[in-house]
Amino acid sequence: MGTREQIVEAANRLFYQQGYERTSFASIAETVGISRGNFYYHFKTKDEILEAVLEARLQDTRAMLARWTEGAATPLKRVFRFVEIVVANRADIEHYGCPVGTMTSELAKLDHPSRAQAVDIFRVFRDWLREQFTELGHAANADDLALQVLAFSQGVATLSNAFGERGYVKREVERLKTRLMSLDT
Amino acid sequence: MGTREQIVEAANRLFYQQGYERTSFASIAETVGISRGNFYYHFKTKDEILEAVLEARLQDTRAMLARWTEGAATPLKRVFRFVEIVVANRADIEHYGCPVGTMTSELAKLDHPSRAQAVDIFRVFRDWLREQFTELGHAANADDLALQVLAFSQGVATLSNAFGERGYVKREVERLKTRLMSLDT
DNA sequence: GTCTATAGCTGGATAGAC
DNA sequence: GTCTATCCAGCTATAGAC
Repeated sequence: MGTREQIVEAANRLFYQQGYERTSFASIAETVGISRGNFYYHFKTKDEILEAVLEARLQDTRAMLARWTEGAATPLKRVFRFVEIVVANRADIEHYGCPVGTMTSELAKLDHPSRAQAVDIFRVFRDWLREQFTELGHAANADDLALQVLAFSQGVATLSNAFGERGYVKREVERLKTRLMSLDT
Repeated sequence: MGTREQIVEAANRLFYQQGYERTSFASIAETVGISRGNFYYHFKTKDEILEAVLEARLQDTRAMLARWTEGAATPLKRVFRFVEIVVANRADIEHYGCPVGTMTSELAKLDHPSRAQAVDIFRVFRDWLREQFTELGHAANADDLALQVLAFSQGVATLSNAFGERGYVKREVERLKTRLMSLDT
């Protein structure tokens, strides 16, 4: 893997675990195992790394959703697949929250130029969920349902991160799935 | 108002609007209108200011909930009062997110010693909501319901902050209130 | 492409005069 | 209680050798 990709990967993880503001060039360089000087050959400013990280996350998200679209047979199963992210990643979420939600929140407070790019990741999920609900026969309020599922995952992620209680995420996910099943006609 | 109180008030606002990590002593001192040197007469470290801010928020929260307990006639109306916070504060939330959620998330990433204190604010809301649902006759799952309402407000706050769409918060709040009304026997 | 060295700035924190 | 002056560490960013 090229140095540039290694930098993006390390920055991606550190931004998630420590936050963008907190993460320094030095710590990224140290993680990758290169000097700070070399760093600037690949990225001129910290904002450039952020852009690359957000771009990578966007691509990863699109790829993941494409796999889910192909892999799950019914739209309801696809929505379930989304909802179960918080279960699969619950260990990380307990420590660092949702990568998408915490990043958009931080960039909003910093009034950062890349804020819109971070929100785009939310938008990709929202569009994909809307499609699933449309296929499910709820075209009229598909976007509303998409936002509800997104809000659910954000709420659960925030509280799981705050309280760190065993079983909480799974319990809430099961309840939402039960509610969602009543949408299947 | 004493200088110390002014510092806490300014820090409280800046921590909310910019985040803890981003906010510098200089900016707090400038907001209050004192020198950096004077600052250290009142607080020895940045962590001490954070503790004072969190303590103030905790007191404010308790006081607000006590007013609501007295002011609203029924437990359902009290829960509504809570849910409507996101409507009343929607302008701030669009800009900076929920003060409680974003603070706990940031302190979690920073692995900050005061993280538990920030979570206590969530806990005060949770306990108060649980009491309301208990009074409402749902003692068996009062804590679950409290967490659901909390998660709702966090999810809506995060998405409102991300998308900034007019009408979104009000619409979601109305929907939750409708759902909650079915709990009233 | 990668390194060392270093500039220039801002952060938190201290000392001491008033 | 409030100020000015100052220290030192850490940060982003640059220059130039290899």
